[in-house]
Amino acid sequence: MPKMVDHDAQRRAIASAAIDAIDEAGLDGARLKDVAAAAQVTTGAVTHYFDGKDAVLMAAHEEIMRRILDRQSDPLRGDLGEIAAAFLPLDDASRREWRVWLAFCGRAVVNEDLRARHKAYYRAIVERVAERLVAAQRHRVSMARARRQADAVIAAIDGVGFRATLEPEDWPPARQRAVLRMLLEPALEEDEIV
Amino acid sequence: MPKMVDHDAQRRAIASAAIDAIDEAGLDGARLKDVAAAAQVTTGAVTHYFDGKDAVLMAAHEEIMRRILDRQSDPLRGDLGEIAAAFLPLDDASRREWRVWLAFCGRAVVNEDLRARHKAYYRAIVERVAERLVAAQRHRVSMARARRQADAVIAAIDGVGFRATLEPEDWPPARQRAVLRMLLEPALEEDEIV
Amino acid sequence: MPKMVDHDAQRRAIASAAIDAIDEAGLDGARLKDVAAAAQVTTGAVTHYFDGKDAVLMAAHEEIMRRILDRQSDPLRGDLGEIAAAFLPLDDASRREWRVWLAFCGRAVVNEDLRARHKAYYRAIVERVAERLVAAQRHRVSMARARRQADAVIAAIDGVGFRATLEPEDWPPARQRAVLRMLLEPALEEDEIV
Amino acid sequence: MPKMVDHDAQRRAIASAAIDAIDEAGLDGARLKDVAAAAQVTTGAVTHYFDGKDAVLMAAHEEIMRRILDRQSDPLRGDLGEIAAAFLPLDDASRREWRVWLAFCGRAVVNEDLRARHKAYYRAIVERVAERLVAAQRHRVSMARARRQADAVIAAIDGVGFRATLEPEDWPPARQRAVLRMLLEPALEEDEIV
DNA sequence: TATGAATGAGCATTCATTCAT
DNA sequence: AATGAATGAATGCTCATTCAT
Repeated sequence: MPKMVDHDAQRRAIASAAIDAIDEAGLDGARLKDVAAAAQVTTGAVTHYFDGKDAVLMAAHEEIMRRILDRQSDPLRGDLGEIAAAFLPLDDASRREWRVWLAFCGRAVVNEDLRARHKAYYRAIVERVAERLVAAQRHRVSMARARRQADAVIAAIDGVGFRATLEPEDWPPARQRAVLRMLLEPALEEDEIV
Repeated sequence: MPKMVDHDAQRRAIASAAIDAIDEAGLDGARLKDVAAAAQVTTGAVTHYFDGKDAVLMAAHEEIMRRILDRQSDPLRGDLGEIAAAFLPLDDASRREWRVWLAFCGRAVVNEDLRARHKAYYRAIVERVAERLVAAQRHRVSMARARRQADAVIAAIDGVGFRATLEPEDWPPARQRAVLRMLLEPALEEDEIV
Repeated sequence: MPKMVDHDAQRRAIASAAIDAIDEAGLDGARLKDVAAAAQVTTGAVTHYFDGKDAVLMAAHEEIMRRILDRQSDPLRGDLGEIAAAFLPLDDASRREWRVWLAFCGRAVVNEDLRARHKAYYRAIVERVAERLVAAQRHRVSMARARRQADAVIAAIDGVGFRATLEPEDWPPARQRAVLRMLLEPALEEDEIV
Repeated sequence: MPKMVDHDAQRRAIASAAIDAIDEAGLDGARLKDVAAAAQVTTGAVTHYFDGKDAVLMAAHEEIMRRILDRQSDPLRGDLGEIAAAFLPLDDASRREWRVWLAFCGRAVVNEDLRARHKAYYRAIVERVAERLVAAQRHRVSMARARRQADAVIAAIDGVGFRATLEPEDWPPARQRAVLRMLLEPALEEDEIV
């Protein structure tokens, strides 16, 4: 019998290693060798589990998306401000996620496949936030309207998180929260959400 | 007698060509050969005007930043909504700018130099928007407060423009404006700006 | 108690699988993985029975040679034309043998070992054909002369088979036989063989 | 002005170097590095003139074909025996051509493109030999019949040359000529060619 | 000033081989 | 006996850079 290996676990481990490598050197700067080193295997092992560099990168993208979604697991707890804040780059882990995610966005611009995955990911985010908005508002609101509100909420988060990611030293959590609140509070209070 | 050449004009032409190449193939996919081809010169000519690929890319970044700032040249004309909208990717030209700019952001994540330039650029934007906000509000407002308002305005623009850039077919101008207005109108009307 | 396995049978099965893989992808294109897949085992099993890829290839060569020789098992039946024709690539099986054999010849050019085996194989063929020629001719003929006749017969077969192998669609059996007859009939009829 | 280089001459030089490398190490054993070294350039220079290894190999094939055809430039001089002999591997140069050509044949078995080129090459050879046969025979003979004769002549040459290439030490020129004559003399004398 | 030939380091990728189970 | 995970050397290829003209 051959050595028993959890194939999926290995793939996830390599994908995570790829995220580290990307955070270190960027999407293009990350060499397969770096990914392998971060996963403490050889390049041969990486290509044993993936078809090539592109496949590794896509797995890393998948993993990043999963992490970001998981970060906001309980959609009904806390007020909207807290929930929105859960998406912001407030600690080291989430800052890393934002950096890598931004790197992927930069490439998605010219990569059809990546753009499609990105879009699917946003669809899921919108759905989740919209559901939360429906649940949070006292008076009934249609999903259609909730989705439009979600677009606004997500845009605010992205705008703040984006800037905080590229100017981390100038955008501590307090500043991020303040700007986010400035944008969302008046917009949502009329619906009595906040 | 040597051929007379406008050195700066050539540099700008190459930087513009680089933008085209980046929009076509991405920041990493764009080869010096592609830049040269887009500028209708040879690679030798490119390296004649620039120290290397990095220098070309930095010039392209500079050019992109200049274009984006120029787009909002008269800070006193129009209401805030129109001014903010002037930054959004509403037509082909601005969409291209956003794409290339996003590509640079993706790399700025791991490029100290690029990040520094990015920061300087945002400082200029903030200043400009803050001045506009001071001028637009009836009652006197401090520049400090105006800058905080500007942070919010810029975050809203970035959040919307960012999404519209990666999902262009789903984010026509009307949808972008609607979400932007949703975020900015209530936030600013208490200050009687909009 | 260990699983009982016919060692030699497994080796032959793998050698046959190698022939299939070579016919599919060429001598260089055939990977050990392909050989293993064709034999419905894993690469580990292949290396269990053979010292390495070279050994597998040599076994395949041996097998191909054996098949070609076996094709003309009864040297006394039929006239020379029929016997010669038995070597030609007239059906799918023999065409496959020619293809793989030709692939080995292409490598024999730079492979001492392969060339030695090739030579030994031709010696056997010459002997067999020469014996047949001695038996077929009414008047007594020396083996020395018969061997020279055999050289001619074999050259004719090779020349025709070679071309038919590379242009299979243009060289149906009838054309092959016609050209072979054109070369051998006059040469041999003076010895009353044909 | 850039360094002036005869592009085609460089391509031919590299193709010739490739032939040397192939003769040395085989079609698969020949690395781009070897080709470059034989041409006294770097691998970069090779890929500057060719799209890749395959293109280099195809150019080498072209060159080999050209050399073989050129070897028999004047179709009207000498008797058929001499002309046929001109194709045989009688000296070092022609032996080398046969070796490399045989290597290509070994790969043509699984390479559609190579097989097509091979076929076109044989068509040219057949045409040339057929014309020679028409001219050599006293009584008029149709091109159709001459082509069939050419098939036989070429098969005889291939069969002899093929064997001589793989057993060079046992097949000196005299033996090659003897067997070729044995096959062609009786076949052609009835047409009063020889 | 401008060309484009040439370089060569760096990369992903392939694959025979090894070995723990 | 047989598996298949893992290795790592080998190689084709890309491309920024250099430089003779």
